[in-house]
Amino acid sequence: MHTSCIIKHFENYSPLTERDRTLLASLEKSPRAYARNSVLWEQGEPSRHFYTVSKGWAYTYRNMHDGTRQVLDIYVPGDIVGLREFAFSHRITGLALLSDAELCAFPKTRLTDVFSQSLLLCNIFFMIAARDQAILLERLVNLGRRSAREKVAHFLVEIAERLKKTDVDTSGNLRLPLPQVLLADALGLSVVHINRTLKELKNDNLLLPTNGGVELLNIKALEEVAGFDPGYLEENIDDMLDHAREAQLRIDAAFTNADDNSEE
Amino acid sequence: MHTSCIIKHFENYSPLTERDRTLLASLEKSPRAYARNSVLWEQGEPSRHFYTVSKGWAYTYRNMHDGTRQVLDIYVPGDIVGLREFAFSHRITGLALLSDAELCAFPKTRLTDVFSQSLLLCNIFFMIAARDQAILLERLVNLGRRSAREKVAHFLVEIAERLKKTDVDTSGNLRLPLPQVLLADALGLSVVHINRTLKELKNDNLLLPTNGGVELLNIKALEEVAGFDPGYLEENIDDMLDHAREAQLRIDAAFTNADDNSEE
DNA sequence: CGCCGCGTTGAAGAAAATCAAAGCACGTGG
DNA sequence: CCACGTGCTTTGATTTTCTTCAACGCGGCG
Repeated sequence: MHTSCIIKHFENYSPLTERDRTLLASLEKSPRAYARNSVLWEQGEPSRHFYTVSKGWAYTYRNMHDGTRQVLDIYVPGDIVGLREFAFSHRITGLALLSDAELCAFPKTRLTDVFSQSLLLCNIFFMIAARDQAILLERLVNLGRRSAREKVAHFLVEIAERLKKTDVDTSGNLRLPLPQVLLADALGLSVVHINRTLKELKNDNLLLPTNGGVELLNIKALEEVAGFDPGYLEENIDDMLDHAREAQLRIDAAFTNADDNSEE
Repeated sequence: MHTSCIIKHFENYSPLTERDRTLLASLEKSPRAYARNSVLWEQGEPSRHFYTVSKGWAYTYRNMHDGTRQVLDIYVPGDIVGLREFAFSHRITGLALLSDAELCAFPKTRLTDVFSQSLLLCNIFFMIAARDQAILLERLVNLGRRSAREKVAHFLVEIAERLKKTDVDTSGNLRLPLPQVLLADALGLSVVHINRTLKELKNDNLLLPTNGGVELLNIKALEEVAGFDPGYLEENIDDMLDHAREAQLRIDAAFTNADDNSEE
């Protein structure tokens, strides 16, 4: 069976049964290609689907009344987009692409089906939601209490760290397709200031601004600059998942017993 | 049956069956009182429990290496604290109290049990997690792209809005127990600047800084100042919950059928 | 009384925004 | 192959916003 991107992502958390894998794969059935800079939706539109990212980079944003915007989150392959709109009938942020990309849509109600069929997947989804929150939290700390230099370093390092968990090779230099406007809008700074900050970091041989992106030259040193503590990306969940698997077994057993009895 | 705080909170989302109510009530069994300024935990400590807030105000924070801190979230009665640590073995933020308060601890694994026993509650928990994310998101926008004046107004108005959904009467003036240091650390500003901004808003008759708190005089006008759009607090979830209830019925039916058959 | 936590005020300085103008890479069409 | 436009980046000069430092006020409480 083809190991889809989302399955790989989930198997970071826990080994899956064949049933779980099939169930998950059903969320990544009809990948569709989109071009760089496509806008998949704008804030305010009805939100009936989640998306899984199988190729490329995306970001969510919020347009402000005064014409500025705030970029809220970056998505790389394996990520799930739109989970936070589970409770909302309309998009609370827009979604656009940083590169050519491939995404799969699936209806929100599908998620409830998955919950009802696999307690383990249900728990993993909850963990992903928790992790998403941890990332937002860290971004909040970043915006609230760090200097421009630290902000930039931290933001870049976090993304590099997240890429490590996917298929990407981060041993050499790592090129991130993040234009300077995006950094500005993500970090709440002006483009001009981002530019100057990048120049500074470039002079220190930490990175290299390329056209339409940034190349990281020394991730270790950048982590130093950022005061980066990867704790918020390192889930530790074995206890929880053991518990979930046991509960799943009990459920299955209950069903099987009932069935067995009924077939006697 | 005594209607606990968390049940009231959940019934904002959906009517509950008696079974669901019992299940939920089990999460609010042993309320314990804590004094103002108590620290319930520090970042880095092991995290084995969630807490439900039944009385009083709490907040999470992160201490920075340079001695500053970032306040991340405010909790009022009915809220659940620690959901975002579902995926983490250790606390990623500290928790402290703004007022005398009453909270109930329950082990994280208890949540998985609830998931396994009620699909509806599972969905509602997921919605609460989504809503928590939406709140963090809005706070991010606040820190990234708004002036000090807007930040303060938006922060205060959001909390007022959230209080409306609990038992609190927000028709008259509303006193929030938020000292100026807390506002500063929540909004990424200095205490001095918070002070000046509050003075400004006071001159405009929008609020009144009292000792250790802020009294809101004109919420409508404050919303104006903040450019407040309550969309991110207004879940619309009936479709989703209908779907969950139907799925729950199917599961129950399957069990009952199996049982019936086995008893024939 | 005297101390402590919190709020208030003024003056000076730093960080980042804004304004305005070029520069540079890349693709497109003549 | 070159001219041209467009999107992104770069730079300098100026202004704004917010911070820092330092001091003082003020109510509560042992």
